[in-house]
Amino acid sequence: MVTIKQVAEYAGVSVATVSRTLNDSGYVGKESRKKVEKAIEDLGYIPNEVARSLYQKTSKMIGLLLPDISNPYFPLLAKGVEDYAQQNGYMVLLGNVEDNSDKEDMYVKFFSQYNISGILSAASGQRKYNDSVPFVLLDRAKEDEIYSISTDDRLGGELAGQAILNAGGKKIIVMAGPQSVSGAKDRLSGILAELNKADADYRIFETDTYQVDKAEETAQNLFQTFQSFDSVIASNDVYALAVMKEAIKKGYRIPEDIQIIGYDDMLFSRLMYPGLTTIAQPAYQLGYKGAKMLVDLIEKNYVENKKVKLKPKLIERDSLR
Amino acid sequence: MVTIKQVAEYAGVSVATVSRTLNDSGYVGKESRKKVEKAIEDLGYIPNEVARSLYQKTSKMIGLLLPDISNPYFPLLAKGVEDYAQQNGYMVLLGNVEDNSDKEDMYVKFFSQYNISGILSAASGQRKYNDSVPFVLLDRAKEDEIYSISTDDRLGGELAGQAILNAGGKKIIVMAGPQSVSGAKDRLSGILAELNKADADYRIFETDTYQVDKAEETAQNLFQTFQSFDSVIASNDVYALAVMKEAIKKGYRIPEDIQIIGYDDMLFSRLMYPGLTTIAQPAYQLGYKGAKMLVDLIEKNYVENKKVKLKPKLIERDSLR
DNA sequence: TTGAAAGCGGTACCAT
DNA sequence: ATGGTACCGCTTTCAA
Repeated sequence: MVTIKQVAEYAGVSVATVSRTLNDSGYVGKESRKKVEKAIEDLGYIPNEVARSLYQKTSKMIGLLLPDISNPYFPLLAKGVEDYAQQNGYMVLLGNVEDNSDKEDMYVKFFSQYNISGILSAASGQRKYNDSVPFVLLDRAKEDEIYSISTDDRLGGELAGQAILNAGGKKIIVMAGPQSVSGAKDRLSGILAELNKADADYRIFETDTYQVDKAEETAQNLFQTFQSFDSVIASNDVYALAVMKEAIKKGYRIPEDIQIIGYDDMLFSRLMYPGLTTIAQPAYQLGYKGAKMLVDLIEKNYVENKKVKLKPKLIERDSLR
Repeated sequence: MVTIKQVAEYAGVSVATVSRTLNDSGYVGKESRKKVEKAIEDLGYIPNEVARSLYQKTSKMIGLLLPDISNPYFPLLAKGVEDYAQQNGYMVLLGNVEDNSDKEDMYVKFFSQYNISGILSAASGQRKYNDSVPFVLLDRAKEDEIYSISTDDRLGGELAGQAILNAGGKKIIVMAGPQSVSGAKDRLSGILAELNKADADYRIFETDTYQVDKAEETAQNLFQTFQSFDSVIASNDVYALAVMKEAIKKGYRIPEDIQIIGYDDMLFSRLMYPGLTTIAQPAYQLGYKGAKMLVDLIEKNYVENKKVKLKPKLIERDSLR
């Protein structure tokens, strides 16, 4: 490993001069600069960020807290984050916290041990963050004074409700996601607002989790609980898929007998047959813009809004009449 | 931020003693230890890993290079890595390299700047790694003397071939993934070995990418290229899904008219209708064991095999007769 | 414009 | 058993 000292010696200047050259700070004579640049080139010098970080008490790393990478929604988020970070010279430290607040604490501690410069969290986040480090909530909004970026789930709910109504839904099952998640709550209220406005006939089916491995069981449950219905508003695409499977298995045609709308717009939603009509969440955008917001905070740039909401969008395919 | 010095003062001992207590190294008197522990407790001291890392020229961070997080296969890998890392006190630094070797180089450089202690890479990896840091190839094996952990794709291919044959495939389309990826090549040769042994009638359909957004187009292409066939061995589940969709759209019944087998076993493969019969890759295991291998390398534990291959497995569902 | 030197927060060697 | 201190690689102040 070549150090700044070696560069200095090779160039015949002091380490201070090398440092100044490196950071474009302070005065550096033309001659010196040239010599230093040559030395760096010749020696293949790469500055050690750890040393820099020790002195500066910060780093070019941001922490990303995710509830569950194996849920196909989050990698999209992560990709957005990663892209922005990478384009701006930041590294992403990953933390999979699984809605486990101990793990979350553990990671936050880890992060601080490594002088991380900011945290982006899509975790449930009951925890209180000491604002020692910039923090942006991703995908989950909260009431209090915290920076956040999320989807307008209320609008998403409205969109879903309208779509079902427009498609002539008469007897509607609405799957309500875990109400502890603010997004699920907002979405439900959006759905109900529309449904009530149209004085539609609906039933609420509570699903207390988004866990992917509960999807099949939940779908079966739904069919046991309700006997006759012609529409379902699923809590997300994975659950929609499970419901579709169960419906087809039971001999219903989609969308003729039962129509279904999902939420998220996952990769497979487009690829399945019939194609799933769904509300697309701008997951990648969310990650990208969240990262931007965080970096702006870190670099003390102006941040217009503490809370930004991105708009979901109806994607029409073939699961609605 | 509370430092070791403050702890030392509070406890009335020297920093050396605090450090020894922290690391259980060297002698520490019972009394001193107690005082130090109290000080740590009272002050809420958390050791700064950056300082430690600067001195030790290593860290508790490992780098993870992925070709594409948005491809649903990799998050599973990542989760395995993350779990093992987390259980053993390591953090993971994420790098999404998109089969772009410039990005890959950039990340490797980043990693070294942060004194990372090892690298796990699922990237295509044309690059030569200087073995300055432990390195394990994930999911992609290579000929040379490098540590790697991957699926036995040759076996996977054989399994797929056998399954199709057992299900009475007569006219078989085999989709050959990008042959630059060693896994795809092995898989193809496994498939062909079985097919040839049975003297089966097959055609090869080349797909030069795994890119998810090419799936639909590729499926349509396949149906244009071949007019009559009764079986498809898809290059992976995403592509299998796309082929199924196209088939159903064209009025074929699955598996009666056309049977399909996939590769990977993704979440949705189970949830779709009909359920996709596929070859499961132990993605999570791969990540987990890869991380274990890397950590063993880092900590200089005994590592039995430089190259380990995990066995894929046939998952029977409903897309085969 | 430049360099010497004092940190940053730890670790570990060497005395005592 | 304990403490003093040099050192890890870099930044920044201060004096020259």
